[in-house]
Amino acid sequence: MKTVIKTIILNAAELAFKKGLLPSDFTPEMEIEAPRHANHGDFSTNFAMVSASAQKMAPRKIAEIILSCIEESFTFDTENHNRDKTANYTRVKSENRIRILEKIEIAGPGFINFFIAPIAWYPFIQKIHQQGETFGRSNIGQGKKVQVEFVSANPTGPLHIGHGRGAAVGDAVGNILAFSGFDVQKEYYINDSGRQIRTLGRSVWLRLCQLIGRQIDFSEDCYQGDYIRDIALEISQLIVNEPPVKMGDYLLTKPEAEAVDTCAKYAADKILQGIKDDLADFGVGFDRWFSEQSLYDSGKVQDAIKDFKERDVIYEKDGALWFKTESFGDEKDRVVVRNNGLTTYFASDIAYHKEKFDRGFDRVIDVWGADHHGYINRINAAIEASGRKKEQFDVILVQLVNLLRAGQPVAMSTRSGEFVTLKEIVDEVGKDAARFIFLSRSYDSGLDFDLEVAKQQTADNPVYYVQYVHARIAGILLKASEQGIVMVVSHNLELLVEPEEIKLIKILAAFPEVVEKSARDLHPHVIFTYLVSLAAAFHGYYNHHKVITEHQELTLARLCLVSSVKKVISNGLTLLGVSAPERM
RNA sequence: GUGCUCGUAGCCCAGUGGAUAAGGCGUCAGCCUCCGAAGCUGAAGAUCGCUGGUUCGAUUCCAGUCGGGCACACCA
Repeated sequence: MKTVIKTIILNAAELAFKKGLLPSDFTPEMEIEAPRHANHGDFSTNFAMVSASAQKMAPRKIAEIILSCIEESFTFDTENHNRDKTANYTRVKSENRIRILEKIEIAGPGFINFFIAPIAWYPFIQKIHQQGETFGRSNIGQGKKVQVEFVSANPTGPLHIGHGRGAAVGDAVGNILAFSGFDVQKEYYINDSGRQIRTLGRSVWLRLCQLIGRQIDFSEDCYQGDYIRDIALEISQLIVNEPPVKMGDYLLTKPEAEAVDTCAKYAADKILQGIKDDLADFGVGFDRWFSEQSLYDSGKVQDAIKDFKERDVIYEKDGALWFKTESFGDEKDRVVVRNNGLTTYFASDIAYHKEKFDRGFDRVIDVWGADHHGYINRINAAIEASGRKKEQFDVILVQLVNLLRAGQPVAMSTRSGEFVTLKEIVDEVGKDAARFIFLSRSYDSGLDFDLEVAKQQTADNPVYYVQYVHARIAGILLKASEQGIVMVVSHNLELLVEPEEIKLIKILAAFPEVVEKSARDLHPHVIFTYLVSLAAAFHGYYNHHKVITEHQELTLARLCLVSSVKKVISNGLTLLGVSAPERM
């Protein structure tokens, strides 16, 4: 509908110029928006204000000219406006045509306000029924390959609540982009190399030694969580070799380094499997699990370093290799190979991001915890240095979750073992409620997640407010069918004249624009805010009007309306990874 | 100290150049002989941290300032 309005304005401006009413055919960057207040119309444009300087005229004067040109020349119809064409009105004067504009007026400093006739909104209901679960889909992505990498937690412990927020955000962003015409791949980067894995191996090994009665101090820099003990116990009980022998005893015969290595590998695999299971329970699936170690095994880290040397962005100083990140906007240069010959984590990250683009992605999105923000410039530098554009890379910084229990902060540390796992949260409050809480507000803000509140107030959680709409409508449709009413797309939608009905349809019609905004901004919470407003509009309608009435045609029209609400609620919730239940 | 980020009603938070700043929680007053009250209607509650600047217009952009969070390794 916005594009229709825009076309109307541009055509009016063109006509005004041709008639000599406007001195310039300059077309400014205008905004077309739905005003906050209903008495400012359905859409409003600042066209007159933003073109005032170019036209050297007062905004209100320009607005009057535009207004007269619109009213003088055009009659608009809606017959063909259910396609994405911009020219979806005809320039005819036939009296039979439906006027979509009820009123246009000039207000305030020069706003042109458009009031859309109710009849112009009805086709959206038909459109929703025709398109079903594809309503809201667009092609702004034009099939471009985009990778969304998220969670990517080290396999050194179970996922906690912070990972949950990242998982919910990454998954939803992927869904929204896919719905908007991008070719999306979701990926998890496994940090299965480096010191943390060695620490993991040592932690398990020490626990294992304790199990068999050795007096060993459990080092403070090891992982303290109980899950380490569980894994150690598991390993000790494994039966290996011929003749059969317990793994615990077997490892004791080996050099410590080898034993630690075996523990590390077993524990990492075990924990990673747990992570996969927890994410699956959370409704999050990945297209690919990418191993950091594989970058070393395949030589890609060395290749990347070699490539950068050839590009002359790496130099040697103090026995280490430095990448000139400062010349790409970072505050100082960074080490990629230490003077002891070991590569840094940054080196594999350079190789990894190079690898991403080499795989053919036009665009790469990383979802990180906000505590990694200092890393952005570095990766940007790596991407630019390898010949890609900065614009092809986005980082979504997800602010931290403050976990509380009845208002008191809960210590969260993988190392100390003091944390509440994602699994525990999902088990307690449910997948839908957890995802809702994570997506209900912008990831730019920190989030307080109070376990007691989430548990106790389950029924008050606004996700149920939205899901309830879906279930309520399902109930209505069920009752209608029990009464033998067959749902068809009504030909008498103009029976929907109540203000609450028109308001509902307007909100439904805006869904595609909302999805598009969400995709452009990479902000899933926009969808949620929308769903809440749609739910509120529906609940208000429901409490004022009966859907199933004695008047059969009216009943059909209303069934048509509410079932389209149901479809849009479902589409929106699906994008957020939240289920749309028929019953609750 | 430097950098990033966030300061919007008692609490949580949306809006990010436009006309009367949107919700929720909590408080108060109402609504079920009627398609699910996990709902609805109404009331009270905000000089959008502060000070300047840019603009026809600033909660929104810029500078400064105060306050919260985070990051500042040849760690990952």
